[in-house]
Amino acid sequence: MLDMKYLRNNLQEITKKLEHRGEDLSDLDRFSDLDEKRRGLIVETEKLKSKRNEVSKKIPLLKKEGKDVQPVIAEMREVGDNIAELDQQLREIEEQLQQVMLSIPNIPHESVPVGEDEEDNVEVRKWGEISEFDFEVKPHWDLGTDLGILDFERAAKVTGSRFVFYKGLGARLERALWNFMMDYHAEHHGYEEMLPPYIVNRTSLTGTGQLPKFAEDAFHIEEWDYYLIPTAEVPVTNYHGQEILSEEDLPQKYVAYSGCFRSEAGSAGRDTRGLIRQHQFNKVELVQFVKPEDSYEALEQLTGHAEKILQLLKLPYRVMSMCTGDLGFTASKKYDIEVWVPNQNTYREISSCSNFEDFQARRASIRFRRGAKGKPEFVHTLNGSGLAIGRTIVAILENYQQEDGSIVVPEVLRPYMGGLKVIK
RNA sequence: GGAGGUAUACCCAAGUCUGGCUGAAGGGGUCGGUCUUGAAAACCGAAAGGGGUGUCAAAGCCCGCGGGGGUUCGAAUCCCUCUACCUCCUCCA
Repeated sequence: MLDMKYLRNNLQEITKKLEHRGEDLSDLDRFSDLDEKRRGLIVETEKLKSKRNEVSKKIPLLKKEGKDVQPVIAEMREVGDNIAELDQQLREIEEQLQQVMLSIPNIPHESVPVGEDEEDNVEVRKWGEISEFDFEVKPHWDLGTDLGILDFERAAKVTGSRFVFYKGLGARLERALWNFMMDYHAEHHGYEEMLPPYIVNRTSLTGTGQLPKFAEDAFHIEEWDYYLIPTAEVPVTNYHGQEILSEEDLPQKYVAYSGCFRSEAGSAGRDTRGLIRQHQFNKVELVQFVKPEDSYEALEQLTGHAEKILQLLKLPYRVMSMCTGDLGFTASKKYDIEVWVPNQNTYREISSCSNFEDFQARRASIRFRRGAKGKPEFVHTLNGSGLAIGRTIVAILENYQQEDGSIVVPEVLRPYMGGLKVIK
């Protein structure tokens, strides 16, 4: 959510900045009208309330003097009715205004490349050598199925499409990966470990920006009005919702492991096979709360933390800076890290690292105070996958495959796999 | 699931029965000082919540006593409702 005062005073400029976002901006047009109405009503209603307070205070005194207070009370009753009516109007306007504010996307940072869609994203850097295979590479779903470590068919039977069973060494590999990632970020990058709830309420999902606009992407538990989390970003960012942190608390860095649940509405037909696009997957997520002046430095660091995992796994990747049209609704700036997937002969997203500036903080009301007496200010929030585990499995299976269909276990994972060197 | 209880500011805590000088006491803590080699203690003093409106800035005004409604001229106080927490019982991984 943007700052209303800032929006009011810079409407033209902000509209211009949002134009390249490829988001629906129709709500922006309603802002000025609603904003003016709101403030007009507030002035009117407060004037009346002030009068009511003043007179109400006098009534007991008049009574004491033995005066007839009935006429005054009658008058105030009318004032009260008036207030109730105006308040009702105000409530309706504020509700509409709130919806408008929640539907306006974040402003892109000046360093974000202007562009329409993913074609215009800019490659920032590349790491690792793409390995040459002297045999025909197999897709990870064949490798996994043949080795008996992934079972898509039975998952389809038990649940439906876009689900999977990890089995045997596949399950072990998944577990090794999240243990390795959690350990590494906690021990070397200074993050505090967290295991969050997988189910959150509407307020939390609004706080991080998935609601109200993207309701169809989430799994909803109607009876409770709860949602399955699409990412640990939601519970972990909202962990400090409605709080005022002290300056010493910042930066606050958490690394969280969780399951993630996405309906993948609108992705029918895309990546229908394999682990790339599932309704449920596991992810290690990095979340930071920082002072505003530190957030862009923090974005670089956080992206580096995610990259480090790929480097240790020796998986080739590139870092893309998302252009204005591909930024998503909530980010001011976003890097996608894309890992090399041999069977597809291309790079695929494995991590997304974003700086939201105060966009989420304002929605979720996450603030901090400088010193003991500072005015509360909004923190800046950031997050990034460190990494998506399912897609890491894809990359490992495909990049580490051998001609006989066996998989070499990346060295850093071997301690987590009981010393195993090859899955065969 | 059954019975009862609690929710006031950074923390503790009065006020709620009996609505109105409560402009939300009083502590603790915080900050400054006295004393001390330094600290603690004691004493003296100070500042102190959040949001909105307004304005160049301010003053002022409005709203805040878990959230949301309502009654009333007037609500921390009365009514309804929701939520969280606590105690006991029941059930349960």
